[in-house]
Amino acid sequence: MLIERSPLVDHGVARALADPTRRRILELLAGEQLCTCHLVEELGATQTNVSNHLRVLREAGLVVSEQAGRYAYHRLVPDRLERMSAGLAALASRSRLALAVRRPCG
Amino acid sequence: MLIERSPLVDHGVARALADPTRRRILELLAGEQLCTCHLVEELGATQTNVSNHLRVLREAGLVVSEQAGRYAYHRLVPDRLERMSAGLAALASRSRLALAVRRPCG
DNA sequence: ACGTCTCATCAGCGCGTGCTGATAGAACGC
DNA sequence: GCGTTCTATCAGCACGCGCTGATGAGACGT
Repeated sequence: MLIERSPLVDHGVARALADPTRRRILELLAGEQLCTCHLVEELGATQTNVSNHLRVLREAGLVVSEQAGRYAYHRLVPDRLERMSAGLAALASRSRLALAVRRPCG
Repeated sequence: MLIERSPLVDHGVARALADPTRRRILELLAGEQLCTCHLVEELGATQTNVSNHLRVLREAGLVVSEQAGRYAYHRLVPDRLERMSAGLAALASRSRLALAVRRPCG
């Protein structure tokens, strides 16, 4: 409902991180590059389900997929994660100073 | 559908950050402590809506609310944000090394 | 060429969630 | 006491989203 002006954290990334299965995928891909079938096996999820989650992660710029024969290898892109990490750190840092300020009410 | 074992990022926090309005609330609270009526005015949202979002943020441990007369002042708690920031940074750091590794398929 | 394997997309379903209006309660001013 | 203000909670609704089975496309082995 709200249009963001200069967001400290990207909406697509934040939304992608909101799902437990997608976070698990990111953790797995943080260890090594994996193809879809690996993820299906590791997660115990449906192939369709994994594929859908990968699409969300790809659209968020968190994952890049590369076709290798009939397999599709996926790798994690650190950039967006680091940007969001920095955004959250900035938010936390600011808030420490904000504890002293209280806008008067009424 | 998935039970997390030792999550790098907390589910409540990640879920709370997924909504644009809640992120805007966090940004506003990062600048100064505000009461509910301030947030209603700044966001142009309904009082009920803001109140619901604040409840989610409180349950995630991101915001603490304090009653001051008939007003309720809300402040951002940096702790969980910093923890998630660190978790994302760790994930990104790991992934840089993972780019070299590719699990064989089949 | 044919079957198999991997993977993505599609249509559909059910539940979670964001939003709302109405209600209730607590604090302040008169 | 009484009305007003600020806030949280409660039902209810509508949309989004995660999950599924089925289908289709591309690559490999025989």
